[in-house]
Amino acid sequence: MSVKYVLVSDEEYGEAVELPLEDNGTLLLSTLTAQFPGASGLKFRTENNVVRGVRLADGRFHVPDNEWGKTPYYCVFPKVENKRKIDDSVENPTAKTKRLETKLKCSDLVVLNIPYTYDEQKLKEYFGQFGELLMLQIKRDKNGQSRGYGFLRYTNLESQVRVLSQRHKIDGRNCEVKVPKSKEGNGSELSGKVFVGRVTEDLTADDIREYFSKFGEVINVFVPKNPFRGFAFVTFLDPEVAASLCGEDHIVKDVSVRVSEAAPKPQVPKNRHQTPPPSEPWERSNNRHNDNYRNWYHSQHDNRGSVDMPNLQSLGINGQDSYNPMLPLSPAIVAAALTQAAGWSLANGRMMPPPPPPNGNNQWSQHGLNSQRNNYNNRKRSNNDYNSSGNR
DNA sequence: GTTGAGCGTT
Repeated sequence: MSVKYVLVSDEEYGEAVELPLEDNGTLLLSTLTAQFPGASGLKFRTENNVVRGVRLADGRFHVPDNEWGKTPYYCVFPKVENKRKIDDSVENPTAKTKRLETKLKCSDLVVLNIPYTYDEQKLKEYFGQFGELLMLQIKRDKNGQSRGYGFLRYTNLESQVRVLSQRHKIDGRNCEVKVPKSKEGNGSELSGKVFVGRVTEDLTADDIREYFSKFGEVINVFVPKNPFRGFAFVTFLDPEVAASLCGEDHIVKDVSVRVSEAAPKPQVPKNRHQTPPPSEPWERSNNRHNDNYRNWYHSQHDNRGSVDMPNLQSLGINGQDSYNPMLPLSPAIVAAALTQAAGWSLANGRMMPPPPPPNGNNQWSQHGLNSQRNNYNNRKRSNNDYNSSGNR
């Protein structure tokens, strides 16, 4: 099977770049953003001279019948000010009172794997694409040689979230951008993720994404399937959008769903198979605590031991698959969701989804993970490294 | 003089 390509440019009539399609005919969002940092969507002009958007679901662009047109597609870059586009009063009379007063602040971010040939200027050219930089520095040794990593900070959180939500290939190198370890738990980060309860089985991730995109850019929708669990997670680019929706009821395709805060997962000490959940780009940045939930959970599940809860906080996860402690969720739902998170495992140095259920089907509707196969730098060293004594 | 996992005043 030969690789197929689609022509994409950054703007209409811009110079097009060939982007490889996946085997199933979809285009990965990560493939797009690798070439066009910050891009969030794709458009094209139909024969009727109408601009049409390409369906984006779970990190992939889908076109009908996998027939990509020959006319170039071009990128959509989110508007910065599309926080909450529709009038609150239309759908959510209560929303007005819940505007966030707190201005969320950025934190410094580490950039790893910077090419040694890059100086601050060149790096600024790249990271400046995502927003206004407050500072950027490359760490150097005495001789001024780049150490290959550095720090940066944006002026606004959107830029930060955007940068954290995608992969960065700089000069052919995969540069990791993360919240520094030294900064973890400082609370400057906030999740853009909301918990969507009362989801019914006929609601697809697409439906949910389509609906919630009205409020702001949606960077991920997560709907556990098989078995159906009655909830979803929606991650917005803008945490304020997420926050503004919390506590509201929304009608998605005639289904009344409940949006609430996606509280972080609690920590759990005992877990035999404790392995990090996927480091989805959009999951990487945040870290909050929620003792309420932990207490609640334990009150529900003490002495059962049937569900291992992963230590997500130590994993740098911002509350993926988490719950609002105030919600009357059934323990079964909770348990199921926890199982989901705990199910991730490390295989061959790569995060793998939970082992398939007896019926052998893939459980999850989200496959962003599978697109991240380019961890070519993680060959394990030979075991004589174990008693290494810092010789250098 | 080199290099490629990492986490910030040299």
